[in-house]
Amino acid sequence: MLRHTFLHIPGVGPKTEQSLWAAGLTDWASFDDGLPLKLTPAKKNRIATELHESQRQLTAMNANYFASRLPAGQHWRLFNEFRDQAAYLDIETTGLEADCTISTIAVYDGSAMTTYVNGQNLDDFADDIQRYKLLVTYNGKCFDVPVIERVLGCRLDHAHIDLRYVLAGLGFKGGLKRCETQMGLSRGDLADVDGLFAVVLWNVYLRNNDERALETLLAYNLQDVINLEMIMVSAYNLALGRSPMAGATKLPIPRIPRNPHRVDRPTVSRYQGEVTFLRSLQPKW
DNA sequence: ATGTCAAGTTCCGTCGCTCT
DNA sequence: AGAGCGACGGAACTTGACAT
Repeated sequence: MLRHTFLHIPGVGPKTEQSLWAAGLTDWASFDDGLPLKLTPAKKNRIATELHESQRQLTAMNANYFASRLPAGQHWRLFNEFRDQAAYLDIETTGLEADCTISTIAVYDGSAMTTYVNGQNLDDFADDIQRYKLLVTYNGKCFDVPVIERVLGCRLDHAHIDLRYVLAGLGFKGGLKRCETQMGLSRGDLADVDGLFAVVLWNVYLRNNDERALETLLAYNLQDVINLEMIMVSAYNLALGRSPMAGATKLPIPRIPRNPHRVDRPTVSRYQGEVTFLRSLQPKW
């Protein structure tokens, strides 16, 4: 979809892009300043120059060039071109307070899955994530990335598709879990585990050295990133279908890989009451 | 060459959302 | 609590078409 995009060009907004598409100018290669467009020669010239630069940046696989020029709700357009270098990312923390710390991080790249645990291998994350050019998260621009940068003291200046804004643009709102339900994704054994439960599981692990709690937490954290790939592909196909490029090839829905971590249901049942109690104490901002 | 107008873009401030 | 963004409305600015 990136090669059909003109929105990243300064001076080109949604209206101009729509009118370019309507004139049959649907990709960079078909742009020809001899076309009968309602644009001045100066503007045609500027667009041609910008497209030449865009082609150069795409050849160099510079995802950030496009991410920084597109609004967050349109970052899905990068996905097909940079999918091979994408990491689906999610963190769990000790809460939402300004001084909270990270308990675990899960990363999935479409084949490899990695988890990072505070007190074990958390410090490996900062180096490992540099292997990727594109991050895919849900609300990661506001939460995951700022928290990682504060806690680990590193910079994550990757191109970043934050599905929160992409999904909102497609009409899916109300948080990740609700979006998953709306898109027909089921969580199975993890249906009643959420972010607050993850906080409790981490505390149980620390308090009792309970490996089942940690295992359940990792299962939850990893399932989030596994689902992110499915949601990303579905969102890409939906957004493409609503664009004038609706006839373009849709991406196949990826198969869901097996989660190597297992939910311990007795642990979930045991702490459900504690989570319900904590939820009742949660301030309504 | 100059003035006017419309359309499109950009910028600013405010508010609500979402994450654990 | 705090971050980044979209939505929204309003204002300023740019650009191009057209008339004088």
